[in-house]
Amino acid sequence: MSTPRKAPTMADVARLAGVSPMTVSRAFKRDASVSDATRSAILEAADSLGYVFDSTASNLRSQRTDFVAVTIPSINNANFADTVRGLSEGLKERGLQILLGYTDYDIQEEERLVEQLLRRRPEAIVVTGGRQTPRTRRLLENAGIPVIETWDLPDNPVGHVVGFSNAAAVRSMVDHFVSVGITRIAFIGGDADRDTRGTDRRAGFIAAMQAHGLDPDRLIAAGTPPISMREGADAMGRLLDTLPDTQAVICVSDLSAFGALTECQRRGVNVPGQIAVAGFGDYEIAGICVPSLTTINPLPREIGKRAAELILDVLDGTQAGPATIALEPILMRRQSSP
Amino acid sequence: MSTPRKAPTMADVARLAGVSPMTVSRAFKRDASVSDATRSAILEAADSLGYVFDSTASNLRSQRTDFVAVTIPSINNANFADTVRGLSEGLKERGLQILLGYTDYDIQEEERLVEQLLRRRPEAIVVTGGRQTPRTRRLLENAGIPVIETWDLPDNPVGHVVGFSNAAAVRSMVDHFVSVGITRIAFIGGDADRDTRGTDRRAGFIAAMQAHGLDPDRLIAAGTPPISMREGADAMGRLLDTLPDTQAVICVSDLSAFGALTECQRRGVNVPGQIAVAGFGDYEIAGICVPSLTTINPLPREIGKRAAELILDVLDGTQAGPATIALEPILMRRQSSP
DNA sequence: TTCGCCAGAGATAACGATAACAAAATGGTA
DNA sequence: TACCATTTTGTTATCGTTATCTCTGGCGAA
Repeated sequence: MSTPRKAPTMADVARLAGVSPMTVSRAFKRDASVSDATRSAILEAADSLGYVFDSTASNLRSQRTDFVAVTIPSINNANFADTVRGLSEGLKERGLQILLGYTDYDIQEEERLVEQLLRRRPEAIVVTGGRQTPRTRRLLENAGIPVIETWDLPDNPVGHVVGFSNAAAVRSMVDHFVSVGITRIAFIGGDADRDTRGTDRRAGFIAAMQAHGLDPDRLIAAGTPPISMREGADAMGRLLDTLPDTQAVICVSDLSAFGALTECQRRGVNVPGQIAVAGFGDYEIAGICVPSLTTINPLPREIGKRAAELILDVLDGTQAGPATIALEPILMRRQSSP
Repeated sequence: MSTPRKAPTMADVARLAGVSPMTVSRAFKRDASVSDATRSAILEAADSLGYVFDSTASNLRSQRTDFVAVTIPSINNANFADTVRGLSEGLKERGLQILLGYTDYDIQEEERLVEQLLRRRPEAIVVTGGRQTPRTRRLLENAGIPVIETWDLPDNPVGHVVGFSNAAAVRSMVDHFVSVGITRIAFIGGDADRDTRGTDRRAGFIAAMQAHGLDPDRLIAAGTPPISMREGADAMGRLLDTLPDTQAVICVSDLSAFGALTECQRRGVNVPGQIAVAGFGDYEIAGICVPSLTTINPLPREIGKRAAELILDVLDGTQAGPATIALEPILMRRQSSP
């Protein structure tokens, strides 16, 4: 089934096609000047030998890998997956491939990952950013390639930024509830600072409540981030048990919000009649569950798309200094809130 | 912010540490014989220079990349994400990194992808398998590395297999319904053969119905695979409109099944009282939605874990011939069915 | 004392493509 | 026909690490 003999190289193809290895190399590039006759002869020879281009050699000699390194907290998250898809589509046309790694929401793991990725000499690196270990930061600063932080607006960014303010996004939700007369608002989130974005959302909730002169203490800790649907449901149970006069609850993600919704269903608690529920992320489920879920769409696909464009501009030299692209998340009013 | 000067190499580190480049190389390996004093001096020198190991050169010279290529249909799918996580964890201890690509459920795209991945000279390749273009098959056969097909049990595998029978899994669901006296069963799936596993599930449904002497024609085409929650809901609407005497419906995935459930909620159709609903995948949502969803757990994490073990065994030479590991998906009886 | 063994370190060449430069072939024009 | 511009092809050296072989010094056993 497999071929034990050594894989053919360009030299083998060149010999068979009666040209020099350099011409074979050119034939495998797009725009290189090779006559049609020669190129097809070469491709035919390559095909008959079962030749597969070896990018390890190409990478070393040309000092280009056509990799863009991307770190995301979790592979199992539709929002980050959308960002990766946006990136991937934007980079594909230029022949750039994504080298993906996930940090499991752990900045120590992120440090290991970033170092591993940089060893592969990517053309650029995209991190789901905000906070990182000092060493990670140093690695990024000295990497000598474009660095893009996403999903956040860091105070002191390493390089470029394509993101949004998690705190401001949650504030807009609080403002919305207050504008319709709701004042007793709770927040369901993680019980640790592992997930920096989740932490920012909770901080945004507290700040917004205080800005309205409201009590920001209805905080339900739902477990180690990221919070699952089940943990969201459990947290909602505790909220209904301990603070039954709560009028609305904002959840750190749509998944926990959906879990919370199901707990209300199980208990016969009417949403939004007795309590309003809001999420974050605008996952597909938010639009289709019953009642549909009020949430915030942080434009994950757009983040990826803009990051890809930015990378291409920087690599082309079109983009000079560090850019910060701040996106405006969209409040999606649906049935789970008034 | 970035360093315009050329990145330091092992030679620079060697000079600063007062040793030969070869010794630096050894110091960066695990088991290589370097005295502790020398090693720490080298690492210190490397750190002070901001040296980052260059694997492009290492890859070429050592003919090893420590990549395992993995293709999945979609990055935005919790089942495949679980398989990737299982793979990733199993390979990490050996220093193998995953090079991930997705095919968008398109075998032409898969062909392009497989070729791109093979150019990077991975140590092994894992495909979400079953059917591929002739050229893809040829590329895999001649790649000279272990090939693992997953999520399927192909009739004529390229190499190794870690999967299950999609048809048999759906048959078990049909058998379950028949065993509780349900005979008018429908199937909601895609309207094209793009998704080979979805197609197998539909074929399994038809065969199982025929085996029981039942009518297999209650087939609802829900759109281009993969079917979304929304498309599942629309399909359920059509089913209720056109075949209102249907007693149960099996959906090609949990996502479409959940969409179908929500449509029942919207119409006030009782599940499972008026109609039973089943899905496929055992996504988290299946366990928590109301009513919870009867489904099939295909053990996605286990697939990844076993595939990783198999790869390590093959690379070690422990595993001789091509292996086929057939897993048994688990029928999860929940509230959406009797 | 001699020999063998081994840990620790160095010297050399090579992995397979391509950047950079050079030369030959081609085509159009004066 | 001669000449220049352009296209097409070839030659040489090299990217940064490491496989492989060699060498040195120290230590224990005979």
